[in-house]
Amino acid sequence: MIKIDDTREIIISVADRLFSRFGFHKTSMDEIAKIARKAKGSIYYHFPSKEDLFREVVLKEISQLKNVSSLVLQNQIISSSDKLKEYVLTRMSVMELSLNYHETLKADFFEHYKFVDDLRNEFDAWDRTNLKNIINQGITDGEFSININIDILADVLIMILKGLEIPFFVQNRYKDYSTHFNDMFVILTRGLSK
Amino acid sequence: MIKIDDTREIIISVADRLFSRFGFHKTSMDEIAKIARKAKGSIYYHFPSKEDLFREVVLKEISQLKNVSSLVLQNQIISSSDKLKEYVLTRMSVMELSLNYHETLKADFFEHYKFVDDLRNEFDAWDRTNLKNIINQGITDGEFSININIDILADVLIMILKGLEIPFFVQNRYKDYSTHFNDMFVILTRGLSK
Amino acid sequence: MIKIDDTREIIISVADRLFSRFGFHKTSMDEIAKIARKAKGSIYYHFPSKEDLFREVVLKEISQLKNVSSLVLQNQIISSSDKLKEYVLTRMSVMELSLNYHETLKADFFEHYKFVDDLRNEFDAWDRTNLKNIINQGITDGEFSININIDILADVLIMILKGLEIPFFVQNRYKDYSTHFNDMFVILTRGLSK
Amino acid sequence: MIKIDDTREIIISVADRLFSRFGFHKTSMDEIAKIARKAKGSIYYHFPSKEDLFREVVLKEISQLKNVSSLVLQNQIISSSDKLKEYVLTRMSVMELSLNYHETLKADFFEHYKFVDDLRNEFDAWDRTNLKNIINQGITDGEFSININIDILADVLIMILKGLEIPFFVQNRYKDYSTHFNDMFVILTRGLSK
DNA sequence: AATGAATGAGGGTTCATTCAT
DNA sequence: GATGAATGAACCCTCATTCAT
Repeated sequence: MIKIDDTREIIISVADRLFSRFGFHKTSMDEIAKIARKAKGSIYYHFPSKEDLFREVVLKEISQLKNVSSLVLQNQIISSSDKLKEYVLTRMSVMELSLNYHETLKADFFEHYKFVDDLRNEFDAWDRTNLKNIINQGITDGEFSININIDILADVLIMILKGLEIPFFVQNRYKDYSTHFNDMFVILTRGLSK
Repeated sequence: MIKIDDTREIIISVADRLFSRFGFHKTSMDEIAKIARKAKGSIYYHFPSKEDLFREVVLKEISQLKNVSSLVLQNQIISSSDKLKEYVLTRMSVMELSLNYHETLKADFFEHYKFVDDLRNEFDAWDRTNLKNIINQGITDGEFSININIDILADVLIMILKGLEIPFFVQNRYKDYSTHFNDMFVILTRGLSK
Repeated sequence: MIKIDDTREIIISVADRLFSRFGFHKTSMDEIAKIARKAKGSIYYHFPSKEDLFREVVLKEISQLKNVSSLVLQNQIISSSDKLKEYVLTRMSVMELSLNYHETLKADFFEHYKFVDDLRNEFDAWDRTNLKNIINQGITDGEFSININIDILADVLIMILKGLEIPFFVQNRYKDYSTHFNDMFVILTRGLSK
Repeated sequence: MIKIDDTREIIISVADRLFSRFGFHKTSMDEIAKIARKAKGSIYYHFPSKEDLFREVVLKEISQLKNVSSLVLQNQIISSSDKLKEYVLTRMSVMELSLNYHETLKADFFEHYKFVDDLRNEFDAWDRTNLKNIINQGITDGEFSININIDILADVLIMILKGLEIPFFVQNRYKDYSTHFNDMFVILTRGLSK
């Protein structure tokens, strides 16, 4: 019975599908309207512009990304070493499904659409905080040695993870590469644990 | 005196500059023609389409990328360990200047322009062969231990390097990240040398 | 306590402000509704169309224009010569504040919105009658000579006054031109008084 | 045989007709294209924007306005008094045919299209110079007295003439008013000649 | 070998008006 | 009386490509 925001949801849903499939530029408002069986004007009633519609779609995905990742972070039982691995794996596998987040990874976006940049920077900061927290907790608990500068390790880890997002998700090599993922993790953290 | 292909070269040169500056999509044939002081029709006389013109431009850059990298590979004197590092550093620093290669890294290209995919795959294979050769030479020379599976290390190394191309070049973080680059190299190859 | 027509008045008031500030075309029903904190549908409940709403607003201003001018006309004491001058000056200065009347002066209105034409013609007739009355009264009182055809002078005077409305009010040159205004008056009525 | 600028001329001609008939806003590029039997893109090949096309059309008319008026100015035989009258009459009657110049008179233009303002200001300056020249020549020749401040008279004259442009041309009252025009001229210049 | 005029499909956006509730 | 979601026609503009000369 409750039909509030019905149209709005339909539009977001259709836009979600199309943006993730064809990308921001190749998806026209015309097509979204047509597939949603709504008038083009109706889209503009709910969303001020194409960019705003896209932002809405991405916001949803980032929100979900955070929610799932948070579950891992709250786990009090597992060791820091396992938590680090678990966090990264979860992060990557959930991200695989965030089709429109991939779109924001597309580089030519960064040049012209500040709002996307903002969204990503905010998420990146959140991500970085989590990783550093896990590592620092590991040190506090005496689980990680400090033969290696922890800050540097964190920075390198983040740099690599962010780098892998493109080949993994945008270039659809997640499956090809995921076999190497564990190995990489071993190599990177070798010497980390005492 | 010889002016054969003069027009052709002028067009490529202008296109090179514009594509690398504004990207493929934001560069219009109109603008190329105007700056090259040629008629738009002339471009189409020499190049069947905008894509073909772009391909030509990128081919040139990849060719140069290979040439410079080859110099390092041919060095017979330095150790495999140094050669590995040298190769990677050279590859990355030359690539920093390959502005149109960056353009091919932009994700939405891969979805729609097969030729770009082909170009990159061919270069990737060449790259992978070089890295594996260096590592294998290190083993043959008894310089590298085999505590770790060499194939896996090579794959992981390549995976990471390819991943870093986007943040380094497309997102212009080369300078930010290059400070971490040596650290990463140390972490990755820890335990590699005997 | 009495709140009848509350909504109606609010809408007119907001429309008045917006039309006079941004003009008829640049003011959208959306904006009127938003600022009036009413639903767009409510505006259409009270006014059949945007035009009708505008007409209502203008009617109000013309009514005021007449009221103020009437005060001068009723003055029985001053000479016809002074009354003529006073009437014209009052008319112009009150009109300066009739922001939406200015809007009707904008020419492209006349081509398409008959109601505006009607409003203006009705006001013009009223205006003309007043001017002729003053002049004729001056003749009757023996204050004005008849070296010049009175009807012609009245017509010319009206023609000029109407002509000045655009530069004065719509083009905002009231202040620039008002210095010349007295001079013009002297020149026009030279030879009028005995 | 010579077909250079054929299309361009056709477009200008059609635009001229439509702009002068329906006004700038009510004339769409679509309609111009359709009537000119050209693709919409073709219009944009020749003119960067709708505004530019309109400017071209108006420039033509102002140019013609100047040309015709110049003939009067060059007349060395008639008296300054006659020349003044002749100049004003010519100016007004030619202007009657400048349908798109009328369009620029429409007030809401001034708010947003600077180029129109520029065109008009330039023409106004030219016009003012001519009028002052004629009057000054009359003084030099001893034809005009100086019982009245000449500068003031010129300014008032210009103010009135510019004011009449709207009622005359935009509101199509040229014919209604032109009967009064001579009378106005007499009244204004009364006392001017010795 | 070169030109440049012409094309036409497509893109994002605006807005007065309608109507079921 | 009042609402606000929905409409759809219209608008200006872009650009890769074609083709007669």
